[in-house]
Amino acid sequence: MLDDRKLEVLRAIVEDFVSTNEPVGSKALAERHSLGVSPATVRNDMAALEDEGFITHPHTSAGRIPTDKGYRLFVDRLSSVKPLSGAEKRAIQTFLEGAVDLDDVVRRSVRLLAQLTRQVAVVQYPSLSRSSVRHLEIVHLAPNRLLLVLITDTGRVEQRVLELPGVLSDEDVSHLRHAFGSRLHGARLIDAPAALSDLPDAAPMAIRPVLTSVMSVVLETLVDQPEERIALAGTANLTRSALDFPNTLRPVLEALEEQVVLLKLIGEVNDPSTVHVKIGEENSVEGLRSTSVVTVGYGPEAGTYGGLGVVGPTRMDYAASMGSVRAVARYVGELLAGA
Amino acid sequence: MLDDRKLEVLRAIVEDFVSTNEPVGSKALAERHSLGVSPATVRNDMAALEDEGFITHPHTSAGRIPTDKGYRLFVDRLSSVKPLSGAEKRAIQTFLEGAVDLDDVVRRSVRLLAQLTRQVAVVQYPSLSRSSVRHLEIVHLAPNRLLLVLITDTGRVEQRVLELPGVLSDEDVSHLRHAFGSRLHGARLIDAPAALSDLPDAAPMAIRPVLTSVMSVVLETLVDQPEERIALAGTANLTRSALDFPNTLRPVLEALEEQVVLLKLIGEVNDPSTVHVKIGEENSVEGLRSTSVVTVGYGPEAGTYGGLGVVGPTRMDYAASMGSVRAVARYVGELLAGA
DNA sequence: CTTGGCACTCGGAGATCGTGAGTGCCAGGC
DNA sequence: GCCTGGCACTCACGATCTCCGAGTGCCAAG
Repeated sequence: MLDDRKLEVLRAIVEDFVSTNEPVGSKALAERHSLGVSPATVRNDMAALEDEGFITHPHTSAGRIPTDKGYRLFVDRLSSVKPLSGAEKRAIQTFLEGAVDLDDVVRRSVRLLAQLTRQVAVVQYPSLSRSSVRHLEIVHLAPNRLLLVLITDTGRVEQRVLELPGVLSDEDVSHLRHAFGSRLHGARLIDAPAALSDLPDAAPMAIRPVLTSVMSVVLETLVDQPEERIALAGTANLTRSALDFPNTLRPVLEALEEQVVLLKLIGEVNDPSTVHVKIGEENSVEGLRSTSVVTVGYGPEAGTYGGLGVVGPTRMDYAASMGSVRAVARYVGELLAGA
Repeated sequence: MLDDRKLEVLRAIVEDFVSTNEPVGSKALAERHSLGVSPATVRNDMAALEDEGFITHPHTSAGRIPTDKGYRLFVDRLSSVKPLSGAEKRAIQTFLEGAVDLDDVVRRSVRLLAQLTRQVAVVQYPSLSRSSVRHLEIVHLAPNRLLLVLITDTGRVEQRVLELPGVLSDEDVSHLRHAFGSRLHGARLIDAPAALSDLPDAAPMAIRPVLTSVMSVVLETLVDQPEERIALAGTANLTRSALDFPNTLRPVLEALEEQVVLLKLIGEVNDPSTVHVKIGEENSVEGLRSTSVVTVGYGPEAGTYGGLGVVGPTRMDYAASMGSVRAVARYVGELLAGA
């Protein structure tokens, strides 16, 4: 059904269309690529590819353009992730190594990724629940007020102010501090409920009520509803492909402003260790049906920290985008794991 | 030179053009607005206004559109800030009062402002240097490592990890904590250098070196180079006025991605208590020469906390935008001052 | 299965043209 | 002196038309 040459023709169509943004015809294709066959033969192959739904016509007397299904086949079987050039690798390194803290790492990464791919870049902050506790500080702001400061292994710092139902003494607080600290230090936040389960029983009777209430607040805010953060850059790149988004720029921008949507994009990955591609209609997000999304997880063990990726027109250079996304994810993962 | 009726004609032109986005002609104008004169007279006035540079022709047989100078006159003399409707005020209140912390306040404000004005909204986080210290906590992470946590009166929380040149004991740290705490509590950050000036002399000889080094780091990161933060929302609204930004959407998006640029926009205000408008070419930022920017300061005393505003096409409803910007600034100011 | 030939299709670029909104100017009227 | 109606003029815009050529599908021969 689809012999090697037909696949080769599909590849050529995708590559040409990606670089020129114009429907590609049989003649031009036979010339530009050394397929060793005549335009007529190419036409026959094209007709077959069209029957199978991999390419389509904008109109009768125009060349062919790939469909989402065509891009899918291209990505799955016809292209391999393009490794970065030495210059690009060096650029990543010099650009990222200047970062002073987590915020800086994330901001630099997202800008870098946007520049490398010339697309919209998205980087998720290291997810709280999958991080582990480097330090947990409890500060007694006022008799009935506590400040919790959590520092994770990735350098993320979160704080919450708690209003207590009752009043605590300084000794109570230092007891709390020790009780939480000893149990959570080094633990992953996702394991926090288990690590803290024996806490109420081990504590002095007097502070048990307030302790359980503190515990529930801590678990709720840090584990059940952890605040996910996202950085975005390169939205201006959407206008570069103005031709790709004739009237659809609006919904794309709208979708990109929704944190929830972005998290969904990055989170919807089965195996976070490999680069993932969602093409056009494959996207579950309404507004992004005209785009493709390339994502990957990052962290010491395949996406343990979070995810990152790019959003661009379906007509994108998948090989290069996948390469950049993978490379940046690796560097960021190493950087944060080593921090 | 410019009698009342000419001004009235200019107002009518601006209002019509803003609402229709089409060049407005003498006949339509004389009909729609009860000027009490004939189209011919209006034409004469238009010619005069054009001579003065307030309006212009796209081409010979088209109506007139305001120039930047025309909008300027309109804003300065012909329009007054439009107070919000009761419904809008209620919307602001209910939308903002649900906020749980500063981050939430800022995020909600910026989205609210974008929705109200249907434009791009920008909100600066309360500036550190102009805030005062509610609490300063020093945590002894490791013998040679300190964590500083600063909570300001606006609820902003900043933290820094300091690597010390030498080793400190717990007593040293608690001495530090007290020394900084007593001097800075309630002080504005901008006054911190003065408040801390006697510190080295008052401290025990032994820890003076490390103390001065801590001090210099604190002052540098919190006062000299305070981290300003900005929230942005509603970029999708730029596409609504696609006609206004034919090919210029690109530079606008690019400009909006630069924190520095946004800070400049918001900071460039002489008197932060009144609503400020920059129209088209008046903008110092290259990429925003095709837009207008409406800004105002917020805080208990006229912009002591920071600024906020909107960015949109020069063809915008200035009265309404100014009203929304002012209203949101007031609510946010009150909210943060009361927190 | 490939290839050259060939008739056919049809979008897009130009060219043409009529229309009408809008203008500037002028002479007469309040 | 200013307003007004009249009038000739301009010119962008949309509709219509034509032409061109890239590209196609099909077929018969290699």
